[in-house]
Amino acid sequence: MLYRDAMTDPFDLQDVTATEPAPPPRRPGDAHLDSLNESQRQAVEAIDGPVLVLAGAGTGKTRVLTTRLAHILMSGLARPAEMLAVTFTNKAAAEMRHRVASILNRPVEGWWVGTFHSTGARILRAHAEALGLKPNFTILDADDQVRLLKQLMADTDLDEKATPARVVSHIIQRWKDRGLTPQKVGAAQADGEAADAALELYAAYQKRLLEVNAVDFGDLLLHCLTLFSERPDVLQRYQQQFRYILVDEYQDTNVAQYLWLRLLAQSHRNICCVGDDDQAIYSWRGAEVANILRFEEDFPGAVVVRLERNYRSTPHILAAASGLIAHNEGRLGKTLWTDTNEGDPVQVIGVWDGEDEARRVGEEIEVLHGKQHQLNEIAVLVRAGFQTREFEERLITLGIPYRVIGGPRFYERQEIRDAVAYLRVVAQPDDDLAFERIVNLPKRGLGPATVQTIHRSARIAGISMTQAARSLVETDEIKPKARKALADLLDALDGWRRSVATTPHPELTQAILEGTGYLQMWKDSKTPEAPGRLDNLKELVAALAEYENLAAFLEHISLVMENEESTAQDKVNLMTLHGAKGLEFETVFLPGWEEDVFPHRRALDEGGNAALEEERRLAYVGLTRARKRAWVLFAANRRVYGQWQSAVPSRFVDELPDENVVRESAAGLYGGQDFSDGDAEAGFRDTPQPRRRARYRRAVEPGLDWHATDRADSQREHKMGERVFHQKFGYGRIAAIDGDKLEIAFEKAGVKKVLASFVEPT
DNA sequence: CGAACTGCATTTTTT
DNA sequence: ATGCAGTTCG
Repeated sequence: MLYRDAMTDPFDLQDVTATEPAPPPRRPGDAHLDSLNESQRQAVEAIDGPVLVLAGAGTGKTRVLTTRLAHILMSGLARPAEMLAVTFTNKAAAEMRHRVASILNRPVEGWWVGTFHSTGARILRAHAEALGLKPNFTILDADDQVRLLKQLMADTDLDEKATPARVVSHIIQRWKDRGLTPQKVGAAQADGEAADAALELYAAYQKRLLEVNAVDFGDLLLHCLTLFSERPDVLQRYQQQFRYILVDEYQDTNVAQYLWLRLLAQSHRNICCVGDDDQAIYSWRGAEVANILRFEEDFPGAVVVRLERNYRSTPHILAAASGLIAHNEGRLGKTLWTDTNEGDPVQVIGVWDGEDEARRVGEEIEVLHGKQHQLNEIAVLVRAGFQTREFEERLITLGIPYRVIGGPRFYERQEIRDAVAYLRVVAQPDDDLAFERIVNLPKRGLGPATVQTIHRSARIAGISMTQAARSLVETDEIKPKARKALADLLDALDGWRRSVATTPHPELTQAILEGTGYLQMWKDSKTPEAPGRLDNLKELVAALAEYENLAAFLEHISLVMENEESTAQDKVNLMTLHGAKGLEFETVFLPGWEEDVFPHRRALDEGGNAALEEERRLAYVGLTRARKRAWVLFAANRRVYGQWQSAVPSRFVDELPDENVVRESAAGLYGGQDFSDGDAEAGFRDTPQPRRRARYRRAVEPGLDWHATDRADSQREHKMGERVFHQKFGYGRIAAIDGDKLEIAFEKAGVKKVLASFVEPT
């Protein structure tokens, strides 16, 4: 993926622009400051106390950030271990590492650079016991979370149809984003049917996570908050350690992250947050623009530095973007300027329909390509993923190479997750979720009934499923066939566990994938995706070699979901506006600027004016990705869910300042009002009124004090000769006792070996 | 257990 | 319209 914002450096080209005559070299090591402009330099040199850097699009944010880090290190104000730099993505963290190292001309060891989540994980691993976890806890992804919730819901009388597990999972995540533990979620927060159900499940979910020694992404921060509040000594240790804290993309932080930062920064108060309120586009996943808007209140005496000189876009593009974003209220306000050549105005094009739009964009790309423009430097930025389809089709027809950025990630693919589950089971035998995923994959006759038996037995005895399975294969609880299959699986797993220490992990992985028949399963598969899946598995084995050992790989994989798109080939980039944040291109096409598409109707329905402003910021982000050329397109007709609908140009189109755009449209199409051209077939209906969707009905059921299902008494003493009842085999008397296993002479079924926990006294 | 069928939703996404 | 997921039937 392109991370141009970070990788190419506008200053390399432009720092001779006389704004600041480069002073003669002073102290050695200050050279890194010389190429900065006035405000950038201020941001770098304001080292003590809280600092907010408002970095407009294309103002050299990453450069300031990395120079600041290098500056602190070089001036000897802190040892690397005393610096904490947090980002949102691993890519940004890696970039930061890399660039600081290149400024310093040596790699930096021992500093804390990472994402919020990886940093949280690092802290939690060191203090897992304080939270009732083991240090090798597993980090669940969204898929695992939903799976776990489904299990919990199956155990309760909650209707999964009324409130699907994924909805519940989402609500719980939002609570975690706000730093709310189950105890802290008040009745007021749990508003609505789904939220009601979610609250009922939240505590049970957390409990279950502890039982399986796992955390989800939200927990990586939430548990830290709990840890910090329950163990002031631990908090103090980190507060003292982190002399300098630096935060990237501060406008994207959620409440939990904010609280986390505030706690950590309390002692030294040297926190520098970099962000741009105009580029806050992630409120829907818990980000709070308010965090950045409130910074000066939160950190009294804060220095605020504005980076307003734009090194990326032409004046026209910049002015168009600025004019648009000026329609938002509640901004901190920045005035971006540039002294580059005027360039072309933004092209605003009205077309007949989506097909026309794609055709038009395709034509322009052909023209640019003909003029030797790099396809890599061209991007089509859409509001929603499905919108790329029309452009793909067109580009295929034209034979123009393209790539779609933001597809499913490598580590999210089914086959990769399966393989990783195998590795988890081998490396961490108590990993129940991984065990469940692979126990019958490929099919080995261990169906839902068997799995349920293992599950039940494990929960009753309070042990892991692997352990429970071990006991069960000694008994008659499971049918002979399944029993054999299970025993074989357990044996095989044990075999691999023994060779973890001796066999190189890529080879071990290969052996596991072969030995379990997992590879064969895909080889036998006739689905069209099968060959690709096998390739991916090969790639996984190859990727493994880059890690020291299996454990290191597993730690990495849960946090790092990088999607290595080779950017080497010259291709047009198709992606969502969200996906384009932080990137830049010479030419940017922005199609689909129509009401209900962009701004998206759904966003408006749900979030009202705040959502509209966020959509506008998204438009701003889109425009400011462009260095030289920006095209805005809208169609008069659009097929929505298979139905043709007339479309009204986006209000954002009208908000672009006339001085900076050139408007062009097919006859009678532009203007947003006069769409009727007499063509009956295309008769435009009235603008559809945004239908206010009924929010979820509120189920007022006070006193619905509900708690997790009680579990059967786990340990009970059994005596020889005692008469007992077993679900499957009926009544019988205990003939022998062997630890947790009993031999029972059943009245009907004969003598069977069963688990003690499965029988009850009569 | 697999194939076919039905119903349903369909913005954005990182860790 | 379409695709996907969950369910049901053979």
